[in-house]
Amino acid sequence: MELADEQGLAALTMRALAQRLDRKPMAVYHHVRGKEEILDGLVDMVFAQIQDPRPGREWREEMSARCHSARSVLGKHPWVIALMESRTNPGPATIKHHDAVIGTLRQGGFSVALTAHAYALIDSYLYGFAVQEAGLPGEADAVDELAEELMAALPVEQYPHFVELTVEHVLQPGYDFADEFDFGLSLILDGLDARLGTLGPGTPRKR
Amino acid sequence: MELADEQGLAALTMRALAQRLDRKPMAVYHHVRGKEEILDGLVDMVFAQIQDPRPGREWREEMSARCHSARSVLGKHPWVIALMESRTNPGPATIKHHDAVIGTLRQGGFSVALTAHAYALIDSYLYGFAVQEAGLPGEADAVDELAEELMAALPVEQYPHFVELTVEHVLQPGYDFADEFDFGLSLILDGLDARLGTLGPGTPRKR
DNA sequence: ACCTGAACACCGTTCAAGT
DNA sequence: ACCTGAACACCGTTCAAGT
Repeated sequence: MELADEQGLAALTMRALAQRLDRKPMAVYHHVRGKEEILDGLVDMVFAQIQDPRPGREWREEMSARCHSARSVLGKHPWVIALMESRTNPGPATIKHHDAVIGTLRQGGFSVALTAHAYALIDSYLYGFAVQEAGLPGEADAVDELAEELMAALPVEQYPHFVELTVEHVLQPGYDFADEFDFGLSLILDGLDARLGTLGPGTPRKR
Repeated sequence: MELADEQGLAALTMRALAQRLDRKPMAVYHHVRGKEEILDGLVDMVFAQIQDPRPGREWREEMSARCHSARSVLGKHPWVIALMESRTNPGPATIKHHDAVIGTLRQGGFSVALTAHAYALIDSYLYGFAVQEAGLPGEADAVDELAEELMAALPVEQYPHFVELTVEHVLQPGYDFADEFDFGLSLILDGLDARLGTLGPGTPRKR
């Protein structure tokens, strides 16, 4: 995880890992079946860092805190997104976390069907936001640089809306893409709250 | 693109590409600076396949159609998500598409700030949904198999909510994760529609 | 202009061998 | 139980050489 955080996923090779541990490459295989097992383990370690919501408490607060926690964790380990895309082997921390999220929604009054909807929606937003953030440079200054570089090379008259948004908004002093997160999260939680009243009336609502 | 679609991104090597083109590996370098340039080009080719929304038309219909088109395209080329995470070099088709989306929102009455919010939200949902779908097997039958395999190995009593959702919903005959897409998309577009009335009153609303 | 062979510095992993 | 060296079949890419 240190290797991936510091130098990217490509720098995490069996040989580099061994060197970090002051061992020869083949020593690693005595503790792990292969690289796939390491990658599966990494994903689970990341999920273990996300704050679990607490079933039984007010669902909106719990989910909001969980999503902010998840975003912060994914921001620290952006390489995990690329791993999730290809992994089908959830570890114990991953399943425990999923269980806590599902439980929080169910006990918040969500029907089984609405829970499935909500879960797909919330996590899609979370992962997708992480994808977009990962595609940006880490420093806010570097984003400005990148945007200016792009604008300089661009046939400006061909993309008027793109240019307007970039110049009049993204390149303005106070702008930070990370701030966009709250808008979307609030909108989603508001929408779920509204659907909670109208959908799945069979399930009693505990709040 | 054919190589990546058929056998995954890992199968797209310079050597395999050359073989597909009936050339020796080094011949490829006469047409392309390196592998990075190929990957940048692939991302742009995928964006080129997504239906651009038409600025000036009813924004909700345009965005809905655009999102369904994007989802279908991302479903055909799931490897593109892993590429987007690491690429900062948007191609012409990518910028053209972004411009069309931004233009459709702006002319639909969105202020610049609300457009930025909406864009981040919608695309996060799109990419994140694609990440989750990519992590699932292609065939619906295979999802059931995977879920059943997982359930068999799981300490069931430890994850009651996870088990409930899986057994009572996901493993039910008619369930297909792909169907979750419309729920989230509608919720998001509804929410944006509501914010359109209350936020950014400085910009006149053309509809 | 377009292609090639040989080579370099890397990968993950197998296998037989050491302590 | 834990580690190692040598080897194999791969990578992306440079460089000098061909037509």
